[in-house]
Amino acid sequence: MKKASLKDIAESLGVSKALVSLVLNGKGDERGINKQTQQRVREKAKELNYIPNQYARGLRIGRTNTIGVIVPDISNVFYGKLCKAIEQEAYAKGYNLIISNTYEDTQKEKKLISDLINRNIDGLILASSFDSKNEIEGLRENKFPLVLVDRVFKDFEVDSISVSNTQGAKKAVEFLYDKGVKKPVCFTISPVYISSINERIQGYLGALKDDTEAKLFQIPHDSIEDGVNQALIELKNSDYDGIFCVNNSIAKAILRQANLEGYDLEEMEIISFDDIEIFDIVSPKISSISQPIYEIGRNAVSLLIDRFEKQENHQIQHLVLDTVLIER
Amino acid sequence: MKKASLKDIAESLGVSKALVSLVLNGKGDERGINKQTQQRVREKAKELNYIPNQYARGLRIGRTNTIGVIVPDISNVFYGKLCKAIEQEAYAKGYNLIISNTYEDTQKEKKLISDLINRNIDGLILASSFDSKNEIEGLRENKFPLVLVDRVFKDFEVDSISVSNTQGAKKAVEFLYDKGVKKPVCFTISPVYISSINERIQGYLGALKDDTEAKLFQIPHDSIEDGVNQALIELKNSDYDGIFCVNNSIAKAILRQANLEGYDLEEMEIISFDDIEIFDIVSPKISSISQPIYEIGRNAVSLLIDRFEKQENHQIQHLVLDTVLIER
DNA sequence: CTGAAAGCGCTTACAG
DNA sequence: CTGAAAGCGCTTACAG
Repeated sequence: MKKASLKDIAESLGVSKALVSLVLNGKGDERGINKQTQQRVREKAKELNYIPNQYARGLRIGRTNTIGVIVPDISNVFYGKLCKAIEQEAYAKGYNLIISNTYEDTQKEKKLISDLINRNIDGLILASSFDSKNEIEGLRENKFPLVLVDRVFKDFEVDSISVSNTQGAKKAVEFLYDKGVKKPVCFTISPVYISSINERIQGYLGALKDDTEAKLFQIPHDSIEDGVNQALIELKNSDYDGIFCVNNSIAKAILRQANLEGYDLEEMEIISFDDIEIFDIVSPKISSISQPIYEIGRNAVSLLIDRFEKQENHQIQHLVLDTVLIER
Repeated sequence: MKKASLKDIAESLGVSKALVSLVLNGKGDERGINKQTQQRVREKAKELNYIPNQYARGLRIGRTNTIGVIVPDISNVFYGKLCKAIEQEAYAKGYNLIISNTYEDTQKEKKLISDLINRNIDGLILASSFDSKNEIEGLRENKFPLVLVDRVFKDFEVDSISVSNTQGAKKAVEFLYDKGVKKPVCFTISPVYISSINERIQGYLGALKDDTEAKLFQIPHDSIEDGVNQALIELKNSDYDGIFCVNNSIAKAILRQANLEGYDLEEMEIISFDDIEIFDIVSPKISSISQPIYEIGRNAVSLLIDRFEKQENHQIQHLVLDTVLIER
């Protein structure tokens, strides 16, 4: 198949490519091009099934109306929904998305970032696995349009959207105490330098009535089931009576392991960061700290587009959204 | 920020753009370019942080190493995992992905397809919501590289990968009978013309011992919870004693509604197409017909790339993979 | 061993 | 009201 080009339309109509381009980009009236000619151009374009080559256009214009999105793992419900929110907002504003996963692999993340920039994305929304802002300091220096979501860096002059993780974790632990829990334990996940995870741990520690009783299980992100199983075994013979999970993956693993191995968790009060649908239908009941996912996604796109449009006049923002306790 | 171009490297080294291009594309030795010169080029490229402009390259070469993926809804676990599988395989082979959701909106699907083609994707992996192959007949005629996944069309000469839905549904119903179910009902989802859904319904009907007792609840895809709730109410006062769900969304809704409304499903034997993790941890127990998601994704990418490479010599394939019954 | 030139398909000053 | 030309950044025959 040979795609029709501007030239094909121009030649078959006996006009110039420039005229065709103008008409098709809606600048016909503004440039005072004959209405009839405009009509003929549009008809011919339709007839030849003309589709503009966005790469030629991008090369010329320097913009591609494409936003890159990098998340740890889109098959994690949280990031799946986040991408959905981003996609809806982007689509409504005429932008396409290129979504990629890092699986917490920082080497892959580096490669993805340069790959995406190669592809001339206009900007990047990033939930980074990097342990420091240094990895992306270059982007900031080059003023590359970037918005950090979910995972942010301290003192980094780049747009960011996160939730009040420390507060949320505190709410969670206080909820456990309210429910009569005496000794709450925290299930966290590696890598712990991730800002969101780290803040939730701080929140847990800060909310403890007696911080000599702090107990953290650090589950490796790439062997959650095993890690959780080990932790549950240890827990069985202890007097810990409440669990705070730093994210939904951990909570799910606890449910599954308890089920598979037949651990009884009915005596255990459990609360998890991230509210996911299945918490409605499982037992034991799991309460949760719900994040405003759609707000995060929407704002990420808005900030990025504001940056495109306002250029130098864009004000860097650090949005921190509130979480909601969902009691079950 | 001004990105470095071939020209920048060439000028600062006093060589031609052509030479730089050759070296950077690994054709230096093949073309017998001085080793030292090659070294200098590579160093300068690194120093200037050179990133090739893929749009210029794509424009010139006519290929972009980008694959488009269109699915109904990436936040549905099945499609989330499918995209993950596709992404892993594509990434390993040096391709990028542009993923989009249709939310079963055929107008949006049309627009997405032309949008993606605008962007010069090399090929498309499509889980279509269209009710007929006519909508994409044009792609086939134009020999646009296309692979259908999950949802396919009869007598359509385009690569496709699906599972044996009819067989799978039969297995499911037979499982219900084996468990002592007398009258199994089928929860299906609109739009029912979707091949995978339709075949599962046919499988259900075909496996019934007494087809005068066929009972289908057709749940609208955009109000699943309500639809399921209505159906469950009707079911409460009936003698149906087994449920076959055509997909995981339905099964999840049944669990949630039963939980919220306090319906007792313990007497009910339930099986669902799609095996999702939460089935391990919910009650009542839900058995499932598991699809080989990773195989589907991997094969989709392989078929597409084979098509790129072999061009006219590529053999159209219709892969139909088997499902596995998971009993709980 | 290396360079000059053409051209991918588009948009945009510039000219008339 | 319309066209000719330049140029975005790249690759690839072609020439020497």
